[in-house]
Amino acid sequence: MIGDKWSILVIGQLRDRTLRFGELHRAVTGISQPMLTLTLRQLERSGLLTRTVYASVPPRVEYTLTELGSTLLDAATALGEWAATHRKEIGDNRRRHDDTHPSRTRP
Amino acid sequence: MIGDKWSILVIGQLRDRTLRFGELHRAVTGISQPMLTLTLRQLERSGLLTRTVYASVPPRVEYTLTELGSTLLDAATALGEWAATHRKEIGDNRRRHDDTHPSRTRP
DNA sequence: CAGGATCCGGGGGGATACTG
DNA sequence: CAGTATCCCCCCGGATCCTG
Repeated sequence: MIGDKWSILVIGQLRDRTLRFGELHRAVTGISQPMLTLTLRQLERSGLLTRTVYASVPPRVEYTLTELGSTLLDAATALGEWAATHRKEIGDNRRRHDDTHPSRTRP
Repeated sequence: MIGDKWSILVIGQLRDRTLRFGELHRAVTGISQPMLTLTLRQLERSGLLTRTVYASVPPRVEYTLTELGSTLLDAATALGEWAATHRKEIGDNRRRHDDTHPSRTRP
């Protein structure tokens, strides 16, 4: 799940709220429709979120995090905070390294 | 870095110890030589580990986590613990879901 | 509106061979 | 031993179109 970048972004959007398919599609910028569907299936299968279908027309499907999903979000948030905290530092490191060692990593 | 599965595995191997290139190559099972090199370059560039070259023959290069690298490992470890804790539960969920909804996710 | 089905290209990454 | 250089395959995932 860590390797799949979309999973964690979808889960992040469902923090403390329920969203419909279209809302998720708009919320997670950049994801394609097929990928969103696939990601949601995987997450539902693993029990991280629930999928509720309303027999209305037009159709309406809502996604909500389960308890399990919430605990994952909490753990992932810690990692996200690490990234936020050190984002600048890492950027500086890279720039300095690129200056010091020209084109050892860059094309 | 999250999306790159090798990075976190390499970092994990360097917890509290220094390893040489070959040792890392053996420790991280499945990684190819070019990928290990690339991963190490990226991590060095970002300041997560240091690369020390000894002018001996045969050559000898050692990799050690920096302070920054250690903090990332700590954060990632929390996520790893989540995975370890819920591994079984998730497996059960998937199996149950596969039984209940035949081939909605499987081929 | 929610999502199958299909097509297709780009690039991540492995295998291999070579070098200082 | 610690890489670099090259080739090349596979499949991830985006675009697009269609349906209940």
